[in-house]
Amino acid sequence: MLQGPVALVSGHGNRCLAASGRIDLAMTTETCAQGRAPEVLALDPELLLAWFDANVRDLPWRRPECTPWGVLASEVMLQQTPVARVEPVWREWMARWPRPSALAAASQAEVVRAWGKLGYPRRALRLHAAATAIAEKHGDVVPADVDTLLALPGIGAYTARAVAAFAYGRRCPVVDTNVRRVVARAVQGAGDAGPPATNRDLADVQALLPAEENRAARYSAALMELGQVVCTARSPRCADCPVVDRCAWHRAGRPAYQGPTRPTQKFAGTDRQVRGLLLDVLRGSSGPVERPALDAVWADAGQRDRCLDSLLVDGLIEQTDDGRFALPGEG
DNA sequence: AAACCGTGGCA
DNA sequence: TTGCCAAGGTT
Repeated sequence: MLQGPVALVSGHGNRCLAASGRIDLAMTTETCAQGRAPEVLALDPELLLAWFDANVRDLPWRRPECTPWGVLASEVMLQQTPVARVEPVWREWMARWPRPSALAAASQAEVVRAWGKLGYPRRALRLHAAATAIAEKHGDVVPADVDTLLALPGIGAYTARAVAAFAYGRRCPVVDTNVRRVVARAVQGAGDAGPPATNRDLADVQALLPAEENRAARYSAALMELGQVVCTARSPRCADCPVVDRCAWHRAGRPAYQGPTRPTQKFAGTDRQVRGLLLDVLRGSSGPVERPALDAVWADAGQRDRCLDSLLVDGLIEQTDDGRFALPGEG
């Protein structure tokens, strides 16, 4: 087991303690906030934390030198986007904009272009807006309080708690799709999680958290990590699972998921694809482009115009006085 | 609540 | 090849 300041969320090290203003007390004996129902024990903190210590991936936003701003940026980039695609972009962003105020000083065009092809580019504008709010209203310091984080653009129930827990070592339920799946299986014995229900999901995970604050934060990271690398959606690697013997789903013979199936989102032919193609033209251009350059990316003029308009409404593109199109702020 | 919002890898 | 999936948020 790790000891002392190292025994924090995925090795955040001294920053967590310093930033959260806490004294590094010795690890307390194992305690659980709620009762000791057998289902709760399935995700026993002792087992999960030992597994996490031995298997944690060395991701850059988990390193001791990573700031809360780095954690926040990583969490926004990771929304619906795989780690492998985020990592190089995150490194560029941190080198270029090491503090919220640095990002705030950049133009929206720079930010959208630097976002590259991570997808859902509105996240880039929201992160830029969040950085501006942090710089102007919070002294360039990422808030540690969940409710304050929730008030920032692009920061929802998951991201706010992820930042509080992973950047500041706070004890709060961090519920993403991985955690929902792990709890559904290990605790509830279902093959997968049902439709999201934020308040209930938060309460379910809250009940699992160890009492001690930094231990709870590390537990949250462990729960997510387990879902990402072992208790995966398609082919769970139960042989590598630290709680396989306690898992309700495994003990029940891994029954198939019974609940409602989530309708799969289309992409080909949708406005999302067309918007992506249009924006890609502007990302690849150093300045405003003529209308014909955009017309070339999609044959259906009606859909094209609708998408162009929605991009304007979203503030992802702007129209210059002479009728050309550009990323916001570079017209 | 449900639909919408990008992109690419993988089985 | 096609469908599923990936650290969600907003409306």
